[in-house]
Amino acid sequence: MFKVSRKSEYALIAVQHMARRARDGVTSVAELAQAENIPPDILAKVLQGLKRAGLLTAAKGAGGGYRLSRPVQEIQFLDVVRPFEEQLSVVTCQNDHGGCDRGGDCTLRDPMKVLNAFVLRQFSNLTMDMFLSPHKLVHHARADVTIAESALHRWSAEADVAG
Amino acid sequence: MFKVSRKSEYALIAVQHMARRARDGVTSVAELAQAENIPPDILAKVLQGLKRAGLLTAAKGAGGGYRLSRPVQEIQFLDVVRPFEEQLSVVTCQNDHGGCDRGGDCTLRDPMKVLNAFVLRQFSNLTMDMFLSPHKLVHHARADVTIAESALHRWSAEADVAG
DNA sequence: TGAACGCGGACCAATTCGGTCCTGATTCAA
DNA sequence: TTGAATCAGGACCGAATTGGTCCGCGTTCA
Ligand code: SF4
Ligand code: SF4
Repeated sequence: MFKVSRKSEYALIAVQHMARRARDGVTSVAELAQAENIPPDILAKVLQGLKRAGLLTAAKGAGGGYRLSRPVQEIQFLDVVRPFEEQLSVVTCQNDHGGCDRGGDCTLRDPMKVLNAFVLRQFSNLTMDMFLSPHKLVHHARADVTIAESALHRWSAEADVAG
Repeated sequence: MFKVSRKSEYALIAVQHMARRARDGVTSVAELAQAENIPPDILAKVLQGLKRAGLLTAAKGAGGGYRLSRPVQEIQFLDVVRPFEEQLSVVTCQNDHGGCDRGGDCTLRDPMKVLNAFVLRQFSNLTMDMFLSPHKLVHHARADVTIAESALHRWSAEADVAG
């Protein structure tokens, strides 16, 4: 249930690559495809997707290519992946375009909503620089909060508000 | 990328249902299917799957049905879902049957491994009783550790060990 | 003895996914 | 000015997955 699509992987690799060869930045599809061993055609679409998402800027013509539009520390994991994942929710009813054919009396709806919110929140703190430098250490190693506890906490908070 | 399969949802609903009507426990497929508005045929398979996973016990014959084989607090979310999700990893190379056609020089492999381990660890603390009682509150609301920090911490720890 | 029930294989239609191909637009450089 | 390099993106394909149905079998209890 957690698996990212292949396109997402390509996207992550691409961002990784372009961040490393940060030199003065511009990288063509062909160049990247060969360097990272990715089918050029599909990589092209992936990069187009990233551009549409605002993560890359494109330069056409000879000598052109793509360039990261902002520093890698400011790019979230979810930003990179989102264009290639039809939905990021745990459950279809939690989606924007979000209908569920089943009747409205689903006992799973509420807990899943809480779970979904928590998961997304966790992931939203993942930035792409972590995929580059293992030594970029965070020393704030705090207590080992699990989804279980946090989810429960939030849920009960909501339940209190609701009555 | 997080979406659970429909079968998993049915499984979760089923466990929920059987835990609520804990009375003396036994519930037939037809009964459950009607009560929760689930196609009986497919629900049958779902329950079979849960039985194979050891979560349910079955009683054949007239008056038979399924019964939870252990208290709901001891059933993990992942236990319920696992039989219906072909892989629980973020990435295919991280799987048991786990080949990736791409060459062995994937720059995404290591960070994904860390991420995957963390996600699974988080989810392994989710038990099914949380899907029932919002008031089963945990007061240990500790610091707001994110995947980001913990993942980085573990990764760098591994990096230290590795050299 | 027969109805209620679990067991499980065969099958199906729709969707998704990874990937290829091909046809433009641009733009720079020779 | 020409043409190669490069992005842009639609059309298409085969394979796999998914959600679901159907049907026949074995078991067990009333
Ligand atoms: S309403 Fe229930 S069955 Fe439908 S998508 Fe939401 S959780 Fe799943
Ligand atoms: S090796 Fe790389 S491309 Fe292959 S599954 Fe693992 S992370 Fe993805």
